[in-house]
Amino acid sequence: MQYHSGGGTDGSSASATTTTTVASTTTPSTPKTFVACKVCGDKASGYHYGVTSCEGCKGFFRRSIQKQIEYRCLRDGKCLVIRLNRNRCQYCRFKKCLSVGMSRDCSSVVRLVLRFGLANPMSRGVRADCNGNNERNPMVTDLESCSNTRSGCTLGKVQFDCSRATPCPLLVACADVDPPDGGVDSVNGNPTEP
Amino acid sequence: MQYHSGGGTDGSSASATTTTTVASTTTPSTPKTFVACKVCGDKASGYHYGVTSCEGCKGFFRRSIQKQIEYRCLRDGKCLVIRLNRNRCQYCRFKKCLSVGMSRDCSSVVRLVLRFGLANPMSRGVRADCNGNNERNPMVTDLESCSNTRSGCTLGKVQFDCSRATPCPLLVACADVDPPDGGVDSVNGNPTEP
DNA sequence: AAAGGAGGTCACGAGGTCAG
DNA sequence: CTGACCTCGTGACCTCCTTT
Ligand SMILES: [Zn+2]
Ligand SMILES: [Zn+2]
Ligand SMILES: [Zn+2]
Ligand SMILES: [Zn+2]
Repeated sequence: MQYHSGGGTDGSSASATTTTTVASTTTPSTPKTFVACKVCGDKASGYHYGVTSCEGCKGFFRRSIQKQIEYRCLRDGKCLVIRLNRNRCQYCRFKKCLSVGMSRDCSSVVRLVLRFGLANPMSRGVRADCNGNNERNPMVTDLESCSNTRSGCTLGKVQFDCSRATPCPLLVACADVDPPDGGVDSVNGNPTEP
Repeated sequence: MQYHSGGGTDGSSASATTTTTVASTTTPSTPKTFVACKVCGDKASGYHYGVTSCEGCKGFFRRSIQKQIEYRCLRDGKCLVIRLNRNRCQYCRFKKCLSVGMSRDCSSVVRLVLRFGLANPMSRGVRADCNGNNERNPMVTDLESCSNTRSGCTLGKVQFDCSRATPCPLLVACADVDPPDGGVDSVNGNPTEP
């Protein structure tokens, strides 16, 4: 997804003539080409860190994992994260990023596989993210070659270090994820705790 | 949290490579690049809290919303707020701040204006969202008539060259758009008194 | 070649500072 | 309290790289 635009259409407001299509059906929300960021609801710019997100949340998450800053909420840790106030609380924004499935080196497929195991339909379904929402996934084909052991995780050619000494950030991220629909948390004997 | 201001008002190259009409950005006999604060008329230093304003009004507004001070007018509540006497009545100054649209979360109003166009009510309606009411993201629709890129900004048919230009000529242009006086608050009767 | 995501860039503005 | 000045997080855009 790219939204460069570049100026093409001009007719400010009420663009004159053809196309337009207006809001079409009555649907009060999401007109058409609008894809919402899973973190704040702003317009998403693509698939970043495993989640459909906007440029802002993408950049914020990148910065957060680069320099390992420790955020802290000045309130109750339950701040609402929406476009208009997403910058109010970094702690809650980052928490939201993790909760929707953002992670550094893993695609959502990896996350799902690690969480549910290869055998779980949830993983194969690949069409769903941690919240059970449909989502396109580019790494479907690699699924078959994925393995997850206690010492490390491998997905295709990518290998992740999940040694106990340094828990894979991926697992940490998954730890906070709200139990997906079924609440299935079986996981395939995967070390989720320290 | 945001910071900086660097040379905010640097003016400099205001080259406006316009396409179609609107040759130079008007201002045939303007001192230079003086942009007035919408609250007091002093020289604005940027877009603060959703409004083109000066450092003084910016700081004043910040302080006002931080510690929720209750101001009170010693007169009739209709003091004129201009640079020379803006410190005479805090009540009326704050009231003016609100009336011109200052709000804590409106920093992105510019983007919306750029997206929807100055004439589109959507751009003005944004202020309603700042109170958390209309959380639904307004940045939908296909009114992509405006774009703002680093190399150039487009507003309707006018194109500005804002590459490395500080500040972006388009932002400066936006400054004079909103009717400086009454009417502004029409949208949602939003700005009330303190 | 085309697509698209990770990471870098840097103007911009929120919030802090502290003489005045 | 005020406001000129400062710091540095933010996000739209860019480049580079990997995958189709
Ligand atoms: Zn977002
Ligand atoms: Zn919070
Ligand atoms: Zn002012
Ligand atoms: Zn007064």
